Amino acid sequence: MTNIALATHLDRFVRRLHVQLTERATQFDPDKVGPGGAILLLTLSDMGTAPFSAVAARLIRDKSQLTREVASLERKGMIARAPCPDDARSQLLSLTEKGEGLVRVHKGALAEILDEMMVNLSSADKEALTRLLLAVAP
Amino acid sequence: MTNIALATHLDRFVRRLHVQLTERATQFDPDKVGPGGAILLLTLSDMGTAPFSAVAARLIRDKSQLTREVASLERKGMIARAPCPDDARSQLLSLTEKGEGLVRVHKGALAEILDEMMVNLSSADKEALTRLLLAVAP
DNA sequence: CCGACTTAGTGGACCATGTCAACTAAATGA
DNA sequence: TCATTTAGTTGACATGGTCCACTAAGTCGG
Repeated sequence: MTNIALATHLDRFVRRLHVQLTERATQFDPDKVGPGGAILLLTLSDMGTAPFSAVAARLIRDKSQLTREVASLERKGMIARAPCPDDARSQLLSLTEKGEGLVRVHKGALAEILDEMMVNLSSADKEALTRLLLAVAP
Repeated sequence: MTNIALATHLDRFVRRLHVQLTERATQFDPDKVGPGGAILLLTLSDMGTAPFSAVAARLIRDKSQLTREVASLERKGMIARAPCPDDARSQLLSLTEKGEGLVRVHKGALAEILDEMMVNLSSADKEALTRLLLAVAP
């Protein structure tokens, strides 16, 4: 039987991360994409050009929510939509140049924050944590 | 430099957990305390009788938020408030019998869900993940 | 080819959660 | 004693998440 402390400490981890992200947002998020927008951009950076529905599935978010988030990021010039050649209902999302730039900035800031939060972990432990999270939620 | 994938997969992990929790809520959350209430109860179960402000700090939540959550759980008979003997401003929170019972149920359900989510992890890996999360967010 | 059914995305309405500032009462401390 | 800090409450507001109904386009069996 799994230790439920995993859940409470997972909650603490994400809450502390959230605090750091919002405290320092002025330093790396001038366009105010917010944590939700940031993770969408990071995901899109991983996936490259990808269909809307695939992105929604990947982010585990409601499609209606993604509709609004995408609209907001499109207005800010971070992502572009293109019609899908073989399905007129579908659309393809991709980062713009500006979006790519913001992703680089966010990655740097995020890496810095994560490093600070994990100072008491050896680099082997950090790698292990990343590996385990990848295994749990691939 | 830390791998950014840690953040995106952390997000996926908590979102999948959230999906499981809400999907099965009817099976273990008849009083509809919700995820927020549940984690408060679990934390209180860890801390025993504890001052309001200590619980707020532990949960990393705004005190105003905790005020309302505590009021709701008190109405449901899950937790009790007692005046603090040496500080009239402060109050002590503790689980009621009913609260303890609910915590047991929630712990069981949570363990089951976590086990399912981590089927592809060896038990050594599960322990390692718990240990690492405890180290990051003690 | 046609009608029934499914799928992709949008938009509205509605809760839940989180944030911020103002306020009261009690403690602290020069 | 009077100014300052701390604990908790409350109101107002912002954000995020969920649900449902809807349009447009694809699919599939007859």
